[in-house]
Amino acid sequence: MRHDSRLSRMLHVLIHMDRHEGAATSETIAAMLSTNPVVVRRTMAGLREKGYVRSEKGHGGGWTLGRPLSEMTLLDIYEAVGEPAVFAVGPACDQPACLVEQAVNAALSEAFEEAEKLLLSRFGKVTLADIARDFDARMARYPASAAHAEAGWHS
Amino acid sequence: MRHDSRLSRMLHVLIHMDRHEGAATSETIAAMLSTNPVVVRRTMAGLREKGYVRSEKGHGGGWTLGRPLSEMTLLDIYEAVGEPAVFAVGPACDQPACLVEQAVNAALSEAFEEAEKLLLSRFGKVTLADIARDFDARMARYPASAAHAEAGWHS
DNA sequence: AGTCTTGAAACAACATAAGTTACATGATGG
DNA sequence: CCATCATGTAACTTATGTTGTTTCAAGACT
Repeated sequence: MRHDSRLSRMLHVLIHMDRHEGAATSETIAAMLSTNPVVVRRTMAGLREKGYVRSEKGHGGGWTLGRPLSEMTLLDIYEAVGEPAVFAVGPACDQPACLVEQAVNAALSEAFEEAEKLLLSRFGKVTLADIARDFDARMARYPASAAHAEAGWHS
Repeated sequence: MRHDSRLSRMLHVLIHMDRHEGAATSETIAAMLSTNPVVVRRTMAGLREKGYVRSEKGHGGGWTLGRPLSEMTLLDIYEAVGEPAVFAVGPACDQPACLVEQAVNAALSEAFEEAEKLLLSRFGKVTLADIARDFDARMARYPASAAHAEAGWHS
């Protein structure tokens, strides 16, 4: 089953935007993600609805942050990209009336819900500012990459 | 992203097999899962390799348990069906050299690995006998379903 | 021999994320 | 006010992986 990478991509973009002067166009962002501007708009639309980013049309337009990184958690962004299903494996529903199936699904659901609760609780505690700090630490450790990353945008 | 229901289905089947006299054919099992006999063979093949079930050809052939339910955990079956990816969302790999992407993926991986560890640790502690016991309790609570379920196989 | 059953390959159906094309809408700047 | 730039959105295509189906070979029992 293929991974949904929207959460990861949006986090990536938001941190770059924080280090970037002025608005970033969908095209610029798309190049950074090795993808298409329309995919960027589609995914960013969810973030805009929640106020995490703003978009402007026309000359000098593009995307800007709607609030500081310290006020966005992984959970916020996870929800903004549409709260995709966390798990790739799940209960079957072949014979809903079967008590065996019900017992099986109860056991699985219990375990899955517990793991999801832990995951989302962790997501809620990590801000994008935390990740940006980790980025700074990495940049300090690998000065060779610094110039590249310092520009904010790839290439 | 579509759910992988193989784990749930196999648990369902194994418990029914435990309550069933003699071998169960792929066709019978398929009817129980509202699916196709070939799908059953395909999925059960993984369990056979690990010794959780045995298969016999010819008249009176079919599938039988290879060991008691008390000696199979959810983790065992999860591994036997091919250890599918647990999570439907995952890190992107659009710019592997980008330190921002690396920091993002590190934060995500940490959270995911912790949740996966919890999930699999839970799976390892639940035996199929535990689920069968829960089934018994459910049957006692819903006597109307008892006759249906008592037969072991649906319909 | 004939029938039942698994084993396995090959292919079709289906769902979803991702990518693409095309065009409408709005904002800026000359 | 018009050309240009950028987002907004719909529709379509592609890619990938689970599930379903067809088909036939091979083994086992009567």
